[in-house]
Amino acid sequence: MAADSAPESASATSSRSSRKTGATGGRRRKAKQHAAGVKAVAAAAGVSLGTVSNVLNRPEVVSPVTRAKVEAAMASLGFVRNESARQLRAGSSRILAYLMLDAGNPFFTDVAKGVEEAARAAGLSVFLCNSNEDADREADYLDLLEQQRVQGILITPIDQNSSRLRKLPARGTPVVVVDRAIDDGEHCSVAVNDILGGELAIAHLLELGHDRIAYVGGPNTIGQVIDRRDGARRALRKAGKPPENLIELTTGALTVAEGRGAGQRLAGLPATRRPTAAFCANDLLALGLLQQCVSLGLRVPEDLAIVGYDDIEFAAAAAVPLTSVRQPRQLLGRTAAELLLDESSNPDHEHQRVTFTPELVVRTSTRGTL
Amino acid sequence: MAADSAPESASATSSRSSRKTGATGGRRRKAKQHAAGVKAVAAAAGVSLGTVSNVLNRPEVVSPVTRAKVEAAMASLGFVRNESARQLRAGSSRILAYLMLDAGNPFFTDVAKGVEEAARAAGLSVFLCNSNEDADREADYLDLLEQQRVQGILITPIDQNSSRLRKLPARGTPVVVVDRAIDDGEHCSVAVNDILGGELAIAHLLELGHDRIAYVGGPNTIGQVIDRRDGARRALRKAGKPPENLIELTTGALTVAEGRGAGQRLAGLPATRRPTAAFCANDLLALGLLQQCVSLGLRVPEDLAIVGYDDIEFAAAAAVPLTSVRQPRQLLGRTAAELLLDESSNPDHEHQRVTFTPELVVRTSTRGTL
DNA sequence: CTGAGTTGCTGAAAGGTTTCAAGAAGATTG
DNA sequence: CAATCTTCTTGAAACCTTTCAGCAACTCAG
Repeated sequence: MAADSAPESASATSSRSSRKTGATGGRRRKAKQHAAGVKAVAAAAGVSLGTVSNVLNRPEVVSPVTRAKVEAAMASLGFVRNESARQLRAGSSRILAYLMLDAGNPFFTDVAKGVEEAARAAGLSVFLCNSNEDADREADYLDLLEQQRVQGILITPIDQNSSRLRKLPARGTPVVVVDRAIDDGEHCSVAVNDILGGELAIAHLLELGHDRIAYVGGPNTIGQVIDRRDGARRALRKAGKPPENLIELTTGALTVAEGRGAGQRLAGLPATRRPTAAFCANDLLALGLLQQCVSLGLRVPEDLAIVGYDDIEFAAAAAVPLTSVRQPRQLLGRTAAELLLDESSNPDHEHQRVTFTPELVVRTSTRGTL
Repeated sequence: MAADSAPESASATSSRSSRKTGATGGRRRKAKQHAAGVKAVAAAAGVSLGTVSNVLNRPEVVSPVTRAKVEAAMASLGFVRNESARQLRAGSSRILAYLMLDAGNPFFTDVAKGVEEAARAAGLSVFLCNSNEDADREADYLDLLEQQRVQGILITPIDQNSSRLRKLPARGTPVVVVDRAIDDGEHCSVAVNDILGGELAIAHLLELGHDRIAYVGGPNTIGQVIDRRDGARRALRKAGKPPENLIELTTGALTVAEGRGAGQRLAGLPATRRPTAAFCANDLLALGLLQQCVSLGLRVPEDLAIVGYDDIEFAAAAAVPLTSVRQPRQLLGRTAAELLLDESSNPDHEHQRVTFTPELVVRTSTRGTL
């Protein structure tokens, strides 16, 4: 993907470690010494395999003295349980995965925090994977996670109609869709009403008297981008404005860099044809747009009002504090994880579609006089 | 950890999915139907187990016609390779893990991008784990990853002297320390010279005529916090100033919220005693500090100059564009992953300590006239 | 002292894959 | 046509745990 936006300083010093230990010379003690297994522990402790396993899995069933012996043996041998073998035999994994759309977007890392919180409360661990808005990577990760037989997958998908996605639950891997509503009877989903969010944003701008408004977002394969735009259109319709008043500026991704690019395009338009306001599909775009426009001499909000989406922590700290549509980030993640846990443990689980309501947070980028 | 900084909108709509499919009533078709394994595929394709395995692992060795039969059988049975079994037998994992200090910090997600880039180039996948500056979570994840027998671990540790960390390589799990220099002969490490970084920041402020300077960072167990402070002290010493001129404001974590707290404390000081400049251990702190100080009426940089660290993308887009110390983020991750790959594949691997050089990026937050 | 009930431990089977020595069939050479 | 190579395929062993029926030893009531 894109290199860092600014050139990286690359002067490096490298030093081989001196290895004071090295005595005999070139020979390396590689060879991955056979890690001690339950068998070795059992031998060392003078008990059977089954007993070692009991110490591991049902400590209450083994006598304190035996347990102590076994634990001592484990410690002295540096025993590390082989999770592959455990999982193969026991058939269950203690791991949840969250496949994120963009790990660089603070919105998703906040969602991830909620996920982790709920998972930890249930004694599970979370692995994060980053599809980075790349469908191939998403597919690769889905395959990998299914092969790993993780307990379940949380995903903010690029394309929620992917066949891969739909096949997973039938094959035994529960999937919960996060930040997208979906109702195919195969998944639970937890979302925020993006159409309403788009509507809120545009209604706010219309109320401030803006007439020609840009919608900055893309690619149009991403559900969030589509819904927010549709919400925007709906707000225009309700206000009796023609749909052409929403000027679409399509971006290649939902990133700050793309936002800057859009800013460049927007600022390049003659003042008469330029929209007086921009609604961005997320805050990263909005921040990039804002930065570029300001540096090209546009005043925000006088020349261009800007509304973002997600209300990430950085939105309030921007050059011009950003009006944004807030979503309950951690709650989204927590709820999704709880649904997943229910699905994988409760035989009477029914798929649910939970929808939260977004909220407009008005700041200087639209109402400068504030 | 901290809840979202602002209350989350929590009105939710929940709807059970209608399950048009359900015919017989209450019975759920749970039961995790026995997933087809190599055995079933072999039977369906009329070949032996070994042949199926060959199709999977050495396709070139099996005749095209047989291969086609096997692949067809796989597809029709929905075969999904059981990675636990594969790994148990083959003894090797195709997974790398990056245990991050704070997934919410864009600096680390940029590092993660570099890691992933290098891993993908080598045909491996990356799982991200977030210790979130919590030592217990870090320990849990290390145990988990060792039990999973991942191919290797990249970590930005909370405490690089942890015994757990040091034991891993001897037991067969290579570990590369990222963003910390370490020279214990057990790990490779890839770092940026934080002492120099601190020095650059303070030298810059001294040059601008600042005399009383705050150092905002913490907790003091984190290596980066210590080194950057030490660099700051060194710069003062070199300039012949007494060390008391560096006023330490210790924070509980390296977050925006903590930065705001520090801003509150700083702005509360009487103007005569208040430092005229602040150097923050990272950009999140700096952004929080900036935001709070501005909202409390301090002018930046006139009343308070601010220098951050990391030069994350948001630094340039801040209320007052932030002077910051830039580090080669993706390069850091890429290099670390490459060292890890070398360690796990090259029998002649020697541990290395790679150090990059940081670079000061001056913006408005220190030199307003710019 | 007998019989039933507890408690703690054992040993073998099972889980799904990969590996590898060895065999079968077909192609090539002299 | 025999001998030698190649090319494919096979079947069983091995990887490390967990599970579970069963056994031994002990306790306790009658």
